This record gives sequence, C-alpha cells and structure tokens, in this order.
Amino acid sequence: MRLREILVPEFDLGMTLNCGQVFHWQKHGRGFTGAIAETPTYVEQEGHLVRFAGIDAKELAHYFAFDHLLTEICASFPKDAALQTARQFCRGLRIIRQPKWECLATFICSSMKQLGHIRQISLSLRKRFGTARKICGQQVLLFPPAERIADASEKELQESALGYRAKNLRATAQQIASGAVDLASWSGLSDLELHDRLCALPGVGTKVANCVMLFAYERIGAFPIDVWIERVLREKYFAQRQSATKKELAKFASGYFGAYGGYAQQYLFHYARTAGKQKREDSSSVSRC
DNA sequence: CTCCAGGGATGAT
DNA sequence: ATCATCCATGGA
Repeated sequence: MRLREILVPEFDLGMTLNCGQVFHWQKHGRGFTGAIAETPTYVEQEGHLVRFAGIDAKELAHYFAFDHLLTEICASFPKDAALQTARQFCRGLRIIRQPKWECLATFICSSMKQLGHIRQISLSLRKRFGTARKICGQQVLLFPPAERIADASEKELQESALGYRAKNLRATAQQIASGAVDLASWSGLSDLELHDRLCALPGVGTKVANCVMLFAYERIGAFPIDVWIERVLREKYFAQRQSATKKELAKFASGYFGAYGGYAQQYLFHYARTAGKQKREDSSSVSRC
C-alpha cells in the first residue's frame, strides 16, 4: 500500500502511543497499526515526517491532535524543576482525541491494572467481540461497540480477565446501548457536570472520569491522579506536608498547573514511569556487575 | 474520615 | 515454584 505523508513538527509518535493514554496500537515494521474509530490505520514517523495509510489526513490530524500548540502549552506551565525535566523528556508527546466509548470502556477496565495488563485486556475484548479488519496486510481488531458488550454475558466478559470490572463494564455498556446514556451529547456539558455524569456510571470514579475527560472530551485541564502522579505530587510539591489528603492534592493540581494541566499530568506521569524504570534498571545492572 | 476486598500479571527470590 | 507487588472503585 502506498503511504501518504505530512510534515508534523513537535510530534513523537512512539511516545504518544506508549505513554498510557491508549492501549491498542501494535508495533508493525517501522510503525504502528491500529484503528482510529472504525478505520484501520498504519502510521510511522521519520523525523518531522509522518507517513500513513488507511485514513484521511484530516482525521489523522484530528486524532493525534496535530493542532495542539505544544510550544504554547509548555510555555504556560509553571517553571518548577520537576515539570521542566518532565517536559524536556516528553517533547512531542501529544494528548490524542479518542472515541468516547472506547476510551471509557478501556479506562473502566484499567482500574487496579498496570499498562501492560490493560493492553492485554483491550486485545482480548477486541479478539472476542470486535470486528477484524486489515491494513498493510496486517490484521487490526476494532474495539467492540457498547451494544456488543451489553449483549455479552458477565461470564464471557470474565474470560477477558476483567475480574470484578466485568460487571461494571457490562452495566455501563447497557446504559449506552439502551440509549439511557448518550456520550456524544455530553460534549457540551461543563467540566463539573461532565465529571458528575461520568462518575454516575458503574466502575467510574474520579480518576477514571478525569482520564475520559482528558483523552476523549478534550478537557485538557483535567488532571487524573493515579498512584504514580500521587507519588510525584507528594515528593515534588508536598515534601513538607505528607499528611495532605488526595482531595488537597487534586485542588492544588487544578490551580497550580493551569489550563493545560492534563498535559502537565501526562508529562509528569510518563517521565516518572519511564525515567524511573530506566534508573532502576541502570542501578540493578550496575550492582550486578 | 479510614479500612479493605478484589484478581491476574509481573518481578524478585 | 512460591511470594510480594502493582492498583481504582465502592461499600462497610
């Protein structure tokens, strides 16, 4: 298949797909295969050049948020050492625009799971319930629609290693399939109202709601606090006040990091996970030698 | 406010 | 081959 190409400054495809915001892209050759909504897509990067197949340039640009002005976003950040280091490390990482149901379902499954495991759950759900398509001779499995999950039995869902999440995923899928909930219609809600509506869904609490707001509703200020971010906040910003509650951390974060807090969060998160791991591997290999 | 079930992979011994 | 560790939600 012939690849088309566009020029995108300030973009790191690999980091964007592997930073824990999306879980279905597979490494293939020098790029990645996956689906953008229902469209099987291949995408690779060489310097500032992005080559792709299967999808419109416009849809690709929308999904990967090539319109986000990273320079301006970073310039708006507070100038503390932790965030400056993280943003250097995460240069080119973009918060993408995911389909709402797919994002919601994936993050319901993500609770109490690590990134690798969330990938496996996503793959298992797509294998069992999703439609198979092809791009560049490679199979791509679409994320199953809510109707398909709603029709599955809890037992079937359990076979994707969902544990107690199966019940929540199914209950939420049923609300969507029945029409009681229309995710698209929530786009116009205020941040607060959207957060409340999401939290009313089974299996969705503050953290998952904030992830969905950030990754599917373009609420770039949303600041999900998981254990990694909580650790970073306590170490770097609350060193004197270890007694601070999670609520206080959230309040601080939403004020301190500004309108693009979600970007700050993702950069701090990815740096803490990736650089932290490298440090651990380095020191363990040193001690072995 | 605090405590804790819950499950499956992954990493350490 | 066992044992500890990772983790968000929801209910007590």
